[in-house]
Amino acid sequence: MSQMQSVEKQLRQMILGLEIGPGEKLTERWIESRFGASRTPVRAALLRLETEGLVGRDGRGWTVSPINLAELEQIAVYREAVEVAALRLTCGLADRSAVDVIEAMLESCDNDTPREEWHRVGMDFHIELARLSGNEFLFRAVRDAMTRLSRARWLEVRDEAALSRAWAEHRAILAAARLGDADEAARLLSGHIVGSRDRLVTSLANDRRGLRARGFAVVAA
Amino acid sequence: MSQMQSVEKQLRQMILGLEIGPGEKLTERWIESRFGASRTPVRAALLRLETEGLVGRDGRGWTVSPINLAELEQIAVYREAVEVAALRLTCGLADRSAVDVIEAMLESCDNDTPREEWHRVGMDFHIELARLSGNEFLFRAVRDAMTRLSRARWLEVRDEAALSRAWAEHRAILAAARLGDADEAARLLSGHIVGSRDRLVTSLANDRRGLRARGFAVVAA
DNA sequence: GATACCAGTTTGGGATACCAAGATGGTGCA
DNA sequence: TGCACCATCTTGGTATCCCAAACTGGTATC
Repeated sequence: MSQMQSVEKQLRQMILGLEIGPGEKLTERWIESRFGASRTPVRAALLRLETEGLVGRDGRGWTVSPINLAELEQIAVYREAVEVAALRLTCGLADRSAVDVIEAMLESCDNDTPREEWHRVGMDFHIELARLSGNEFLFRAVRDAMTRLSRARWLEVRDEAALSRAWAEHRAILAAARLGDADEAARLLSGHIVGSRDRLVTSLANDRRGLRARGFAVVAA
Repeated sequence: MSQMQSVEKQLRQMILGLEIGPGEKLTERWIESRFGASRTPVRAALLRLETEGLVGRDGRGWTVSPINLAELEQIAVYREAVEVAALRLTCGLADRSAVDVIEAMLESCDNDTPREEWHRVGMDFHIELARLSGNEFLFRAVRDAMTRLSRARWLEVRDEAALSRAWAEHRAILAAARLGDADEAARLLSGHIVGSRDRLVTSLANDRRGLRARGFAVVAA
């Protein structure tokens, strides 16, 4: 694989995995030495990650984007628009058997499943559901939105109850989609996204002090 | 201004203005000499334009993205989702006086206005309307979608009747928005986008042969 | 003690040199 | 005449060098 993609992937993983904290400063030279690459691929990686919203310019210089509560709320509205549109398209398809594949994805998580896996499947549920619509742009929009949400969801203090509730909502959405009931599926998905946003934002707002203490920049709504 | 942004802007303008035809091959060296810049800014510009969908990789090497009818249809669906969502948000605002600014934008076009200006204002209407929602992500989504549509709209053989009809629809949408009638505004906007898509796609499909003769790559739906 | 200023260092942006892989075209053999 | 093969050129990917601007730390002055 070319170094370029490698640097991009590794750096993205470090940011999403919070190995580099939100708000931290980045220098091209540091990335260069850290990954043993030269500046050209480093710059390409930074430019790509900038469009994904994971890093940003800080005057001269680069910064890992802080967690921004106002942004999270806006993303929730955006997600609702594109995910509901995608789901409605899917409900209109003649062959909706692909929802079973997503159902199986959910089933793969049980009590022994590590936390990381729940995190990933929780995001992939939405991404794969959008992919079923067949609309490339709706799919990319959802994928990009979930990428932006990823770190915040990781920071969120999740209790077991919230997780099992989310899973139940996921299953209900799939059930409505399987029947082709677009209105019901849309209603459930909207509710899920709004509820998810509320839990996320309040959880982060409450923990804001603690997160800052761990060196994570969190911008208020 | 840094060279980097300059190369990016100029190249984007050449692509959007069809000075470089859809489907044409690009070499970094050519761009380099054409704009008197070095490869670093050229590279950065290409990476950015790639994320905008204006250029793409062609194995090794770069190509100006061809006009893709299937993509245009998908973008219309995407646009409908995000623009309607944005408009509904705007209708819910307490202060909707900003719609008058957009109305004034429309008024600035009359019989003496050059074709380019109509083209630009026709896109800006949708972009600025989305901006009113206050949601950064919906706004960007609309702006990016319009960028992707730009060249196709430019190629479209527009008759006067279609233009004045579009303007009338724009005004009707604004009127409903001013009243805060979200459902009516959404209905009008959906109809406008769908109609616009139909005219665009059929027009391009009919002209496909002629466009190819002019050296423009047009990919079928 | 505070502040303004200056030298040195750091850092991102730009330019250039080099390389390997792929395209090209010409030549020689069948 | 046609096709296969090889030398050559082109081109994107990478590494490295240079520069101007900004930041840093210390010092001298008020």
